[in-house]
Amino acid sequence: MDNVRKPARVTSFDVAERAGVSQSTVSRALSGSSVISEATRDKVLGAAQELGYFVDERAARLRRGHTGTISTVVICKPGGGARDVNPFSYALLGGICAAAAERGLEVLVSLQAEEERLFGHYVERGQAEGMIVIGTTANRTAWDYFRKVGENTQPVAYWGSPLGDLDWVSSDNEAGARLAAEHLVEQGCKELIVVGSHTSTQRQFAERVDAFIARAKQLGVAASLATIEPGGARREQGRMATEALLEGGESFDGIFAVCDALAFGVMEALQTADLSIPDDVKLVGFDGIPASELTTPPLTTIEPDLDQAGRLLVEAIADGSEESSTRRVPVRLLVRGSSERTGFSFTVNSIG
Amino acid sequence: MDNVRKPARVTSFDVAERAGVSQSTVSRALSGSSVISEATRDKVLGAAQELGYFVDERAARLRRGHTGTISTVVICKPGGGARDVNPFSYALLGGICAAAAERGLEVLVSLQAEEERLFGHYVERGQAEGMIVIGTTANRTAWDYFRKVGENTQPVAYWGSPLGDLDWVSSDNEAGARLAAEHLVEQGCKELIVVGSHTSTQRQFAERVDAFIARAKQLGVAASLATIEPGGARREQGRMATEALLEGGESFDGIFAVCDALAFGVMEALQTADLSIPDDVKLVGFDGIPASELTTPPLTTIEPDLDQAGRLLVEAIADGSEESSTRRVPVRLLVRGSSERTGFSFTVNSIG
DNA sequence: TAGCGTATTGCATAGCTATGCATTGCCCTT
DNA sequence: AAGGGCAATGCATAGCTATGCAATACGCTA
Repeated sequence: MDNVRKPARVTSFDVAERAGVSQSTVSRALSGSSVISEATRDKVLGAAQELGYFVDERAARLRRGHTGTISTVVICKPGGGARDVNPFSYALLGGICAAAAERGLEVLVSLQAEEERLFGHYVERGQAEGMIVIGTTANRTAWDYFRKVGENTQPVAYWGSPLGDLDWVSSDNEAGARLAAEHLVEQGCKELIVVGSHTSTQRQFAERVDAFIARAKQLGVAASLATIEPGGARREQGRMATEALLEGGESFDGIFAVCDALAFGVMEALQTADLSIPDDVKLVGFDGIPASELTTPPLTTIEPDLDQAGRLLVEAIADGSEESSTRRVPVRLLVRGSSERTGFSFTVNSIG
Repeated sequence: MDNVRKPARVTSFDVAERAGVSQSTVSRALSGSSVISEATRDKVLGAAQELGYFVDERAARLRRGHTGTISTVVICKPGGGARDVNPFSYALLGGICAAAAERGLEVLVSLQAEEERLFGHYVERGQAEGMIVIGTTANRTAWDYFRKVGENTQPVAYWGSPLGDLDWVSSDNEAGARLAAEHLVEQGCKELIVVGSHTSTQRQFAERVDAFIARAKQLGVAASLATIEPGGARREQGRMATEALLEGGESFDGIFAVCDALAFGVMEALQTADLSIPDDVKLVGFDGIPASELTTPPLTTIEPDLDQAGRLLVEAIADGSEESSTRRVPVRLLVRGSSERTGFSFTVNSIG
């Protein structure tokens, strides 16, 4: 009556009738309970098969009291839509989906920008066990919102380093930055630049900057920061920072860009200025997004293990670890043409 | 008793008690029913607020008989995991999420490869209204499976052109291929090559190939097909097809690659052979993935409107159009450095 | 004042499953 | 043969909401 197109769902009662048992027996047989005899189980399975029966997850979850679902929110830039999502976020999303599938969990995905009313109360509404929040850290409104959600005892796991004392997972920024420094020094660089920022809203970048400069100093090479304009980390900003650097007349022979998107802009600016990569300047990025392989020359970069990242994030929700857990995903150095010109590429893993 | 950490959910009965009304009044007030008086509605809203009440979607959906959710399955290559997903699929996923959000629908995402047991029965289990299937068409097993699902009266919408008479949405392949042909001819090309394939499992490619060759012929320019090796459309395959072309001694001055990933391989092979793009050979891709902007030179490509694509796919499920609907997403030509060297880039829209 | 229409609200139930507890039937022991 | 123990199954209910229908209250007309 509500809706004509519903073809009258087959229920466990129908299966029970057909198999000549009670509904509770059907439920137990199908869920693999060990108290059911083989003969009965076969009967039930047969009847279910014949009737095309499937458990109604809505009812099962209502009864069980849990959802078997994780909600993943990708925070977008306030203005931009789906088109504006960093490829890294998508890659990470892939890792999350894979990890969830491994554990038999479903993943609910939503892209969210500025609309406060869109920020879902998935957990409160019984749609998910918890939320994983990834995406740009530049959208302050969104992060503040989810921080509040997380503090209200909702299970929330973040990618990156938000403000506050919440569960979060990130790349091993320090190990990665050290690998970058070591590699550039090994390649003979004497004057290093790190393109990035050092603000509280982009703590991941700050970690990379600090570790890079420290390690370079340790190795006896000077390194200084070229700060990008605030608000996201896109190619545009890498380009502008590098142009400023060139105009400033600073001298350098190696650059570490704290993310690949920035590195693309650095590359653009250097090439526009007729500087050769890697002959005049060697360049290393961070994130290992697929596109990094496509530039000319291909970009040397630090690649986090995204499968592991997905697993840690899912774990943080599924296992509901009480102590605020902060975990680092191992990274590796992918050496490509932007930092050496032998045409021979290789990999260096971080420890752990 | 089942689980300790559940903090005793606030129900609509609690709100009712607090507001001094019945549970049904709470339900109606919260769902915006017009029969409720303003005064009562305010009372209820206030009580709900104070108690931190949220509707339990599991129960609501069980009662309503629908889910408000669309399941999106991204088909992966049998071997590869999340890391192997074409960036285009992710971009499309973004469009789907945006379109679903517009209509107040949730999106359940799963990456699926070979494991038959993983192919979810989301619809049968009452988890979703229908399924959107995207991803590689090279995974025959998966496509066959979902085709069967779709034929069994399940609402399934596909991206691309699967076998059988099912609902599907794709780029306007013919318009895009024509734009490519026209552009290359305008740029002065006299001998054209299209890198792609013409098999039944990659019907989208076949459409592009045919339309490109036909339009070129119409414009008085010869065009022939360089077939890639079967099984997916990755960079590798574009490279190999181009190498074969070069070894064969064929002469050409313009190439249309039926997808960007292939174009990247074409570019690689051409550059390895010391051919200049666009001076010696002009190159156009298809799909408009973000990475296409990063090559050197940047890749001219045909970009489908992904927001529109998402909307059409979601529409196919949400509106449950009875007639098997096949729809084309408009495309536009993004002119970049790989097809002309003025350093000036522009856009041409397809009609409609 | 009685009667009636309308605006609000409450009552009762369906939607489907999982599971605690009671029950049944059977075999084995003494 | 009687009693006890165990394996297998059934009964009854909770989980929370949305909604058809009944009931109430109120205002207005005659």
